[in-house]
Amino acid sequence: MRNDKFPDTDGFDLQNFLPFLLNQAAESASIDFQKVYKDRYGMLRTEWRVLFHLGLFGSMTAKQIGHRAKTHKTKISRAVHQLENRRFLKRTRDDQDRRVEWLALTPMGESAYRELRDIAVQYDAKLAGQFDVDEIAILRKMLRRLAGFE
Amino acid sequence: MRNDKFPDTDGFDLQNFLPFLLNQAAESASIDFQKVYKDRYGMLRTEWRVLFHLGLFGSMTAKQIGHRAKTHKTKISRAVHQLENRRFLKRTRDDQDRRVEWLALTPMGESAYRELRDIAVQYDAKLAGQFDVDEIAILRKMLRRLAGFE
DNA sequence: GGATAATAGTTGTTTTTGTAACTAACAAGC
DNA sequence: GCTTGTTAGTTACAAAAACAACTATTATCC
Repeated sequence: MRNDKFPDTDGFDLQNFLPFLLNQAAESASIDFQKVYKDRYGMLRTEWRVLFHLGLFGSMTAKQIGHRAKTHKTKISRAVHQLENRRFLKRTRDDQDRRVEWLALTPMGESAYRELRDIAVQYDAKLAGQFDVDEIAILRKMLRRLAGFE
Repeated sequence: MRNDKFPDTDGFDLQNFLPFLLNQAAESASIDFQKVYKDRYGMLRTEWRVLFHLGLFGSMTAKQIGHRAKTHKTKISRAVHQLENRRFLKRTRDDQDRRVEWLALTPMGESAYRELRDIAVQYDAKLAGQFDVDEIAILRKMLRRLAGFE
C-alpha cells in the first residue's frame, strides 16, 4: 500500500485502505439511487431490499430474505411491516409450520418493484459505463468474493 | 447485466447490482476491523476516522476532516467531543478566525492511532492478499474513481 | 459602519438502528 | 406426554444517525 499523494506521511494511505475505500465507493455509488426509492417511494434501504427480493424470487420468508441480504431479522421485520402497511406485500401463514409466514408482493408491490428495477438497471449501466467492460467484470467478481457471495 | 444463477427471473441480478454489491462488500470487508476499534477502543466509525485523519495529516479543522471523509459536520462534532473527553485530542482556537478550531492528537491519541494504523495495515494486506497484485490495483483504482477521490 | 449574508461548529429533536428479551410454535429425548 | 431446546418472528429499550434550528464569528456590500 503506497501513498503517492502524501509521501511525507507514515506510509499508511487512508484513501486506499480497503474498508474505508469500499465504504466511500459504496456510499457515492448508491446515493443517487437512494434518492429514487427514498424521495419517490418513501422507502428505506431495507424496504427496497425486501421489495427487490420478493420481486426477484417471488414468495419468500423473512428469514430467507434476511439470510440472502445479510440483514438482521428485526430490520427485516420492520421493513415487512412497513411494506405491508403500504399494501406492497401480503403475508400468509405456512400451514405445515405456523411460525413461518410467506411474503409476496401485491400487484401494487409488483408495479413498484418493476419501476424501481428498471431504474436500477439503467443506474447500474450508467455506473458501469465509465469503465471498460473487462474491468467492470473484474470489479464485480472481486466484490462478490469480498461480499462472500461465492 | 446477466443473471446466471436464476435464469428464470427477469434478467435483473441483485447480487451484481453495484450499489448493493458494493455495500455488501464494504460491510463484509470492514466488520473485523470494526471490532478492533469498537471492542478494544470503544470507538465509533466516525471517531476512528477523525483519529486517522489527525494521525495522518496532523492538525486539521473539523470542517476539513468532514470534507475529506465525506461526513456531516454534526457527526464530526460529536466524534471530536468524544475523542476530547477521552483525551485523544485537543483543540485550539484559531487567532485569525475565531470560529475555527484546530484539532490535534494528544500523545495518547497518537499512540492509539499508531496501534490502530498498524492493525489497519495488516488488515488491508490480508484482504488484498486473496487477490492478484494487478487485480487489486485495478480494484483500488476503480473504487477510488467511484468514491470520487480522483 | 451597519445591515445582510455566509461560515464553523454546536445543540435539540426525530428517525433509524442495534441488542436483548420476549411470544408462539415446533422438535427431540426420554 | 412432558421437559428442554430450537426456531420464526416481534417488541421494548438503548444507541446512533439524520435533520433542522441555533450561536458566534467573519465577510460583503451599499
